[in-house]
Parts: sequence; structure tokens; C-alpha cells
Amino acid sequence: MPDALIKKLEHFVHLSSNDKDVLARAAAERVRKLGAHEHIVAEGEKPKAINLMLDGWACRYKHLEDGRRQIVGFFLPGDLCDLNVFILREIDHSIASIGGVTVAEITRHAFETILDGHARIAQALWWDSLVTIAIQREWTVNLGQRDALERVAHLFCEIFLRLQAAGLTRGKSCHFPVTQTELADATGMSTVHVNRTLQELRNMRLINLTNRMLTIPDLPRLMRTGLFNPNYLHLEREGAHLDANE
Amino acid sequence: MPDALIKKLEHFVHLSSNDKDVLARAAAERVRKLGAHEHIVAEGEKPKAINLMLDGWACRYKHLEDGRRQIVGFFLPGDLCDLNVFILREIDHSIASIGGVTVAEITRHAFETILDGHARIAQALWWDSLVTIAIQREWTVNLGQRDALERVAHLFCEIFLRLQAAGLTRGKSCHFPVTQTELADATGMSTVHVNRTLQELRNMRLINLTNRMLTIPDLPRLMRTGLFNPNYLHLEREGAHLDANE
DNA sequence: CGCCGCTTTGATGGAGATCAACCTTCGTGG
DNA sequence: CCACGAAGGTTGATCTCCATCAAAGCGGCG
Repeated sequence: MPDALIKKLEHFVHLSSNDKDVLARAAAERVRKLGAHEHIVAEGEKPKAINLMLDGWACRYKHLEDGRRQIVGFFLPGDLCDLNVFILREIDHSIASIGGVTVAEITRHAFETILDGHARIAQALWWDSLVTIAIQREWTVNLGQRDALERVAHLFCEIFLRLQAAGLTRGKSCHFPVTQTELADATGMSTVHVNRTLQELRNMRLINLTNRMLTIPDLPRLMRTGLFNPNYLHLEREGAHLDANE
Repeated sequence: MPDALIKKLEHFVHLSSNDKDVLARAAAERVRKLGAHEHIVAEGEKPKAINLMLDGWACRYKHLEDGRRQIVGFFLPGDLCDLNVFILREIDHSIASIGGVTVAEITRHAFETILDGHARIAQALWWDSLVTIAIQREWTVNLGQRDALERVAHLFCEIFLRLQAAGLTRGKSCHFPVTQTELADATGMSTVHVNRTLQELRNMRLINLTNRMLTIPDLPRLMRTGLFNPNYLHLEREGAHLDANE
């Protein structure tokens, strides 16, 4: 079931079949299905369990008091929400589904058991959270320095590569269920300008986006347009020295 | 020596005197002094040691290929750089001193010994890194949603509260060694507009900034101006149930 | 003194916000 | 089966915040 997670982690280190079993069992304990635009985690809550995305997309966001909203990250299948978060008394942001989603809840206890008993998984999960942090930094750069066209291009590159790492692309295409309003909240732009920027990207033959399906005919070119450097995703098997030998 | 770190961590949990000794010894092992604008960590390097800021400020930043620079965070005394980072093969950003700094290097081994042998310290350090991540998210919000005035106001609030938590403020004032150029790189604004925004904040009697000294006459009002909500700093002793009883 | 890093000021231009419609698609119920 | 409404997408006109360009103050220090 947690194929996307396993596939992603194997960009860091090869897991043993036992490792994979352990993850599969943890992800099967308690599975929830949610509709579109439901809260997975709400600001102010006490952390309860770790959520693993099995299917569908979600986003993490924060509201300002006057209603402005910033999406600060997307959760794709295989992504985990906030490993260590039990330490905090109160969550400072919200996580909501975008379309319908399937989520596995992993209890604190189950999670700690895995970390204690399976060093290779533990390392892989720490790697994953370091990458999550690096992504957050890159979003900061994206909003601070890139103009509209670069910003949207960069976001497409990031998401495509992350989906690819999780085995969720087909050739040059992938599912892309995000509305223009949500893109606006993620890029700090107005919906109107997101719309115009998408048109520009289409006119430049950099993307094809229709019916929630994204196609990137020439990824290297899109990467150049967005000044995208994939190093922060750390997908080059940086944990290879820890590989399971089977 | 690592008073700022200890003081900060005690906003989460009260440490025992033994805990404090352990931290003090780790921070005294290898101490480096650097001048202004020197690299503490450079992009592309292999992670070597964990750096603890003892004195002075630093910043984490990323460059785009065309030279644009975004500062994605400030390091203040008591701050640690990237706990778990040994897992990665290559650092994806740079860290540079702002003025002169004193830094303690903590080896991977020394660090892991502490984590294994001192659960309370380990929890406090995880808390600290969760807060660091929350700060990164808030920077994303800041750049995505707030206008120039709000953005600078928000940054001042954040830094003042972080310094206060580390015991580095005096009444309503604190040291503030950041140039307007660096403020521009941190807020994604031009230096010219930073300058004008500072003037506006001064005219509104919200700040007083001269000779690298910042005074905030009415912090609650500055917080309102910057739509600042301190919850993401998690300073409310959220680990009190783990306090040392002495 | 004279230079360098930093700050300040004025003038101009542009990227993107805002406002206000209108259109398309699709699910729902009469 | 079509009417209707809601959600998402598109377009045009206008405005504004902030970038950019250019130059001038201003300490501080070798």
C-alpha cells in the first residue's frame, strides 16, 4: 500500500524486504478516507498521530488574521506529515485535502517502535524530513526572488520530480489536481495573474495543463525557465552506503 | 558558555544542572572565531560538524544562478545549524557570518552521545529544530502574503522575541547588526524600498534603529502592524511535563 | 585626506494586484 | 432531460506598490 513512500525512500537507500513489510504494516493499521477540502490537521490542535498520504494531494497552509492565506507546501502520496511533532503541544498550521485523499494514521507508539528497531528505516525517514525542510527553504527563495513565470515554472518542476520519485508520473505527464486559486495561494500571486502566467507557459510550449493533467514536453527547458536546481531534493541515493544487501 | 542555548531551551523544558553541564562541555570542545562575512558552511560541502552559535549573528542563504540571493533565515546566539544533517551527502545552501561570530563545533559523535544519554536534552533539541522549521514556514508566509511594511515589522518581531528568549535583549532594545542590504535579501525587497520602509516604521514610532541598535517602544503595536502571531515560536513551555525536578 | 561601505533621496517605469464581467463545465434536482 | 447554480477559468481596464536607475550624503578608518 505505501508504495509511493517506499519508492521515494529508495532514492535514498535500498530497503530490505523486511523493512518494506514493516512500513506496509504500519501504514495499514488505520486508514482514513477524506473528501475534498477537509482538514487533516487543524491549527491549534494537539498532535495526535503521524499522517502518511497514501493517495491524493493535500496542502499545508497558514491564515493571516485578515483572511489572506498562504499555502506553504503540498503533500503528495508517500509524504509524511511532521515526524517529531508530538513534542509540541499545539500545531501552528493547518493541513487540508485538495481532492479526495486516503491517509494512514500512524500512532506515536508504532512510529517510535519502527525508529528504535529499524535503523535503516529511521535514517531514510530522517532523510525524508531533511528534504522536506530543504523544500521549505526553496519555497522561501521562490517567493522572495523569482518573478511570476519563474515561480510557477519552478513549482511545476519540483512537483513533477517529487511525483516521479514516488513513481507517480507517466512519461512526461502527471496528475495535477490543483486549482488556479490554490496555485495563487501557493505562489503568493493573484488568481488572475496565475491564469495569465499559465497561458504564457502554454504559449512558450513549456507546459500543457488541461483536465487536471500536466504534461511537460521539455523538462530541462522548464527547469532553465524556473532557475530550477534539483540538488535540494537530494534524490541521488545519498544513503547508498547504508543499502540493504539483498 | 552556551548560556543563550540553555536559556532558550528552558522555554521548552527546565534542564537539570547536569544537563547544563553536558551542554556546556560539548560547546567548549572546539570553538572557532570568524570575522564578518565568512562562510560557516558552504553550498556543496559535505556536512562535517554541528555548529552552535555562541556569539554574533549569521544567515543562511541561497543563490540563484544569475546572482540573486535570498536569505532564508538568521542564526542568533544559541542557535544550532541542522541537527540531523550528517545524513546528507551535500549541503544545499550556505551559511555566512554577518559580523564577527564565535561558533562551537560539535562532532557527530559527541552529539549522538548526548542524544542517547540525555533524553531531556534530546527532547529539547528536537523542540528547537521543530521551531526552526516553523520559522521557515512563517518566512514563506511572510514573503508570500505580507506587504513591505508588514514584512519588515514581522521580521523585527520575530527576531526580538527570539533574542529575548535567549536572554539577549535589554528592556525594549536589542543589538541588530543587519545592514539594509541584508534586510533586503531577507525580505525579497530592494534596498531602496527597505530604506523607505524603515523610515515609515520610524515615522510611525514603531521602531528606533540606529547604530545597529533596535528599540521597539510598543511591541504589541508592532506585532499588530506585522500581523504577527507568536504561536509558531512555541515559547510557552510546551515541554513542562518533562521538567527536571530540582 | 580620501576612499569604501552603508544609507538616503528623487525620478521613472513596470510587474502584478484589483475590480468587474463573462464564460465554461459539471453536478443536482425538479 | 433540461434548468440552475456553484466552482473554476478567462479577459479587459485601471491602479499601485515596489523595482530600477542615478546620484548624493555620511561616517569611519587606513
